[in-house]
Amino acid sequence: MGRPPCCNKLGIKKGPWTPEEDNILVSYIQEHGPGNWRLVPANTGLMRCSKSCRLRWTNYLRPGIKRGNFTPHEERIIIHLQALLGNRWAAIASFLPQRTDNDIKNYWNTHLKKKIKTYQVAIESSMGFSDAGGAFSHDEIQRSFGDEAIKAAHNLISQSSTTYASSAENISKLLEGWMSSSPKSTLNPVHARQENSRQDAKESFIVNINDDFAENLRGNQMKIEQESFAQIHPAEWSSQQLSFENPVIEWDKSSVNSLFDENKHDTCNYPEQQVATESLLDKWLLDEGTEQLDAL
DNA sequence: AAAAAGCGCAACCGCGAGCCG
DNA sequence: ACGGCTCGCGGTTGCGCTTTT
Repeated sequence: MGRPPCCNKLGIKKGPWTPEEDNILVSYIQEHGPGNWRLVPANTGLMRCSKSCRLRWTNYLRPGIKRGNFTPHEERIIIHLQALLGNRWAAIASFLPQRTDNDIKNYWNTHLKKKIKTYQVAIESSMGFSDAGGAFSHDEIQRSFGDEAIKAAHNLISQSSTTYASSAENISKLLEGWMSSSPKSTLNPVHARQENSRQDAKESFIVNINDDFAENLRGNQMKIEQESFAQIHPAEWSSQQLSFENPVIEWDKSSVNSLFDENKHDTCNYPEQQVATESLLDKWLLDEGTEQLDAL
């Protein structure tokens, strides 16, 4: 016997929002600010559940939302972060402040997943790993993805073998080790709750990843590099290397170490730590390896 | 021109986390 | 310590538009 869904109440309207409803919601939030969503339907007379109001605000009405096509740079960020974090859309969205998690999720599911799959199939086909052999000729792949991508794929595939798992699973496993060995967000939970949710997600992610990276880099970094990544199927491995440039390998390790030596995980230094981590992320995203994504 | 299929996206749903009495 | 409640997240659905046949 669970809690009844909030949206099953009698008289609750579902479906697309009308401009009038949008106006009411925006006016209310302009006056009272976002939050306390359960009060919104009661105070505005909207026949919507609190959840629906929150969703409409965060995904559509919130100021600063960028709509329309994703830029190649945004695509790269999403692909990298999805590889690193898995389907943690809120965390990914925190690095693209103008995009909503819903938008990113939709874009991933409708565009990027397909793109990457096509690329993987092409590589698998050319390497002879796939039953879809023959679906793509070498020339077709070369035309689509370019010589360098092919060479890189060959090199990387020849370096590894062993069992298959999805790239997301492998990265997740890798991250799990870091996550489980470090405390969750060190933010005051009361304060964190009051913050904007997207910022929370970002902070939580960055705090975690800072500690995790520090642990990883100080501890068994080599072990992780050698063992965890060896579990990836050759074709997946090629895709990851070409698409994701995993930060464990590619980030400037000395900068990361010095960063954590200076900050000693002290949350008082958090803003500086965040800025430094963001700049490292930017560096990682802009690394030359990511250019190969453009071949997609 | 019309029907069918495909696609994109807004919105819904269920669940887990965390707060509070 | 426990249960009720709210909030936020990720997966999924379904509608409307576009493209293909």
